[in-house]
Amino acid sequence: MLDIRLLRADPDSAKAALRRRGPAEPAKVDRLLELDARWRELIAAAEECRAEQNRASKALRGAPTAEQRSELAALSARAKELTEQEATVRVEREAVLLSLENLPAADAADADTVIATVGSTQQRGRDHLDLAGPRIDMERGARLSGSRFAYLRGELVLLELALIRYAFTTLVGHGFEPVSPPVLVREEALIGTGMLPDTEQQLYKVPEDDLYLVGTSEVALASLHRDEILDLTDLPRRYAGLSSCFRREAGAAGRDTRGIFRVHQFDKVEMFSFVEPSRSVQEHERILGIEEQICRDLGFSYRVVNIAVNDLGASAAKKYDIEVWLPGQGQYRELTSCSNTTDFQARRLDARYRAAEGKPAHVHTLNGTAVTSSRTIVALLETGQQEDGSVVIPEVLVASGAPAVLDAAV
RNA sequence: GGAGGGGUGGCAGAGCGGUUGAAUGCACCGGUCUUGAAAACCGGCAUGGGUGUGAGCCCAUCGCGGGUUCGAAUCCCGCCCCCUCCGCCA
Repeated sequence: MLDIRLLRADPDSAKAALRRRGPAEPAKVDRLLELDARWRELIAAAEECRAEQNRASKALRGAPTAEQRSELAALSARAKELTEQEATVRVEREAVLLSLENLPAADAADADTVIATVGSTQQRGRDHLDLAGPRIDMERGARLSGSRFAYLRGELVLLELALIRYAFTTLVGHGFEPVSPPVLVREEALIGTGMLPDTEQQLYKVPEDDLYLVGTSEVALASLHRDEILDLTDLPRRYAGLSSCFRREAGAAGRDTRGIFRVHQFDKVEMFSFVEPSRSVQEHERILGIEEQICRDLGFSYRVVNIAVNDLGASAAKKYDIEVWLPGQGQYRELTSCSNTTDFQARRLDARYRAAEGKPAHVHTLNGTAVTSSRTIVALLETGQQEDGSVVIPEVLVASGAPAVLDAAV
């Protein structure tokens, strides 16, 4: 959610920033300010009426006379009417405010821009499904749950556990507190993170209980400090969440149908930071740095992409993706992603901190992927593959309990 | 799932239809006193919104949303959450 005060004070800058997201966006600002102006008139009138009512009510002691009573009743009725009008406009105003996407950062890219490349793109080979063989069981996964569901089996499960273990060891070293959150959440949590109304079609719903399955633990982690005011000394707060993630992949039919590159359910370790506003830019770089470190630890060739403004999603002001070189596909593919959502989520969640001076202010929030049981494993298989079809596993994972080598599939 | 009890300021805890945004205590921040500290005493100490250059003024908020009433923290209804007991269960 954007800061209405900012929009009032300088609508043109906001409109210019939003225009980068799409031609229709700036008009929403005008619409909002129009509603806001009307709302302010109505709230002032309603409050004045209530003030009058309060004055009259306080002036008397005990029960009013019949005459007083009818005067008070008239005031009360008028206040109620004005409040109803005010509420109608307020609801509309809030809906528009909620529909506005975050202002892109000045240095968010106009078009996807590669800002760093590490490793080579020479490697070619088999794809992850070939290499995994029966250790990725798509057929039975589909029989159980439908397409895009897979069983991981045997050594791949140990590999996943090692990957998670390695990720937590790394992140704890960087000051992140491990969290294992609920994955079924209320609608508010999704509105709070900007997933709703933005990515509705991507979410699984459980209407019977009015809950949603999260698409990422970002949702649960962001809500950790919902409606809270943190002390300045509490910041930064960094969390590493482990959770299953659920995505409907509606509209992706036919895309990436082979293997576990794009599945409806996977596990992920996610980073999430709450920071002072002045620190979010450097925190974003820090999170990107950790993602890069993980890629290097795992022996990946990758590149870092500054994501185009029109591809940011509602809540991000700026986003980096890391694309990993997949020898089986002969191309770079998205592996991780990290976003600076500035105060956009914090405002929706009402997550604040108490600055040294002045009023509580909204924090900034950021998120980034550490590892996943889908794409990270795909990359490990394809990158570590040998001539004979066996796969060498990186030392850091072996140290966390992974097999040193996965035998060639039979 | 069934039966009870309960949600009040950072915490504890009064109030249960009329200057109650809310007693009191603790915590916290100033000040007096003290060589310093403690104690004692004095003062301050919620959040959001509207309005104003500003001091300020006004409105709202006692889990959330409705309702009754001239007036609700207090009465009624719905929802959420917590606790106790029973049942069920990984």
